[in-house]
Amino acid sequence: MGKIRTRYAPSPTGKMHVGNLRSALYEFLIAKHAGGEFMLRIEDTDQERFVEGATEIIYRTMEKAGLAHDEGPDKDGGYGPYVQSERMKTGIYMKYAKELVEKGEAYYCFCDKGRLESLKTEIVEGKEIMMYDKHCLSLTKEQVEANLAAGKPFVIRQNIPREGTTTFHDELYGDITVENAELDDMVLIKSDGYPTYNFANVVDDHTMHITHVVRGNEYLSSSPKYQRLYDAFGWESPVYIHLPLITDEDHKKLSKRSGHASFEELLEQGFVPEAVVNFIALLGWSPEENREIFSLEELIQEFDYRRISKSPAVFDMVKLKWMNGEYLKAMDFDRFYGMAEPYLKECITKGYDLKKIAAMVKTRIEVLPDIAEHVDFFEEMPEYDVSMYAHKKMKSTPESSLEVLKELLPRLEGQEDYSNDALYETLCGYVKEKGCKNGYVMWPIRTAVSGKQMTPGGATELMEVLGKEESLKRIRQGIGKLKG
RNA sequence: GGCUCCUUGGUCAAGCGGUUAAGACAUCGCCCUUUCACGGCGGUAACACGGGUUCGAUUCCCGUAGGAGUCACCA
Repeated sequence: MGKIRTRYAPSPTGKMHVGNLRSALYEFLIAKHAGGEFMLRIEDTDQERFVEGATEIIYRTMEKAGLAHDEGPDKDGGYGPYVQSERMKTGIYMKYAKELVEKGEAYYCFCDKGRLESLKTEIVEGKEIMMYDKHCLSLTKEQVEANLAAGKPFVIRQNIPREGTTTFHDELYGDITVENAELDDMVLIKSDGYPTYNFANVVDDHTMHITHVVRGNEYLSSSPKYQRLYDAFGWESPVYIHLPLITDEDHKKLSKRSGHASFEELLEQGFVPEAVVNFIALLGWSPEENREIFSLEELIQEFDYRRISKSPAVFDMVKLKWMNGEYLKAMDFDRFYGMAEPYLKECITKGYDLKKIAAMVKTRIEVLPDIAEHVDFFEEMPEYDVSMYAHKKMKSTPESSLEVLKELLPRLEGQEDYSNDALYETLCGYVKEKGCKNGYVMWPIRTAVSGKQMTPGGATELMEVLGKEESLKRIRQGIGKLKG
């Protein structure tokens, strides 16, 4: 067997949600794992749904996710064009459709909307289904010619026999057989001359030498029709790999319509692209070894498509956040700072050392927006109640805190070096004299300078960042509060 | 409703005839700690149901139930 070639074939209709991205990822991994080629093809045969700028979103998303294609509209590999609307100009789809008409595997249909409408039957609560009745199949060659000559609008339909069955093979799901009577004579060429997705897809996959067709599970039920197309042409069918769906918490398919998070939105929300890619790789696939953190390179190495599961997976934001936190913790500081800086600047305008704050916060957050709630006290002392000085474990009470702060104040006033180490030494010296626990003095100080239950660092770390003046000011305030 | 697919804890999942049924997230408890977090340790929690096949079924087969997908001149 030659090189494996896979393709990601999105239609430019909007943002790419994680389900779309995962398809692209698996297609990429399957190809790369085997040293094959991964291609990008734009399926823009639906002029009505086309969204301006959507193609750019696709490029950006792929790029940010690290899924570099070997061939695509912007990277010719000899099988172009890679955009279906451009391919159509070459007449390729019409040519192949006519070939099927010649063979009796397809036929012209001149039925208008009204007649088609009358074929619909309501099956259950507003749901309608339509099965074409092969009305135009009985047209004679002369009638067809006459209609064509008269410029009557037409479509070309696939001709599927009413008898027998059709079987195709999926690598994951095995052989799937359906009754031909269940299969509708689907439209191959639309009245505007464009091919339908169904037809363009088959023609392109074949002419572009795609060996493995990897796509979402929602295509499973239409695959028999595609199989018939391959057979009708006498083409060897590709290896099919249908991917299990990714669903929301209600176990419903992710969709753009329902506003499910797109990849780019996730990045805007402060997720690390590698983390999202890692996470979705594990939605529907598991590695042989018991491990969860994988770089894209490692995924390529480990990805065996035979280990893709068959049942749908719920997209769990909570676990994504956890994984994102792992990436943040492991990230080198400069990159982290680059990502964190905008968030820090948003809540801190005073001239504190943002890098120090970033370092403190780095291991404590799961997503970047978490930063805000950790650092808001730097800008301004929050309101707090003196009861916060009480801490059972630290054996701290408002009264003991007042004493500690009062006794410590002169020493801190007399100290010039406000580095973490120097401050720590001062406080520990005091602890020794008192013969108490560390927390007994750290707790009141920390409370006084932050006014918060939760802070990204300990008492001395906070003071280092705040500086002498601000630290003392806050401690004096604390004393005042405790006295009052 | 027809057709197709799926069914291990709340979620992601390992398992591929014999296991004390892994692991991760979440959750709960304990420890550590300059609070919280991090980290460490531990707990709760699952094979949808009914028939077969077999010496033996989570694993194979058939039903039932449940869920999902699909049934367009959308992809």
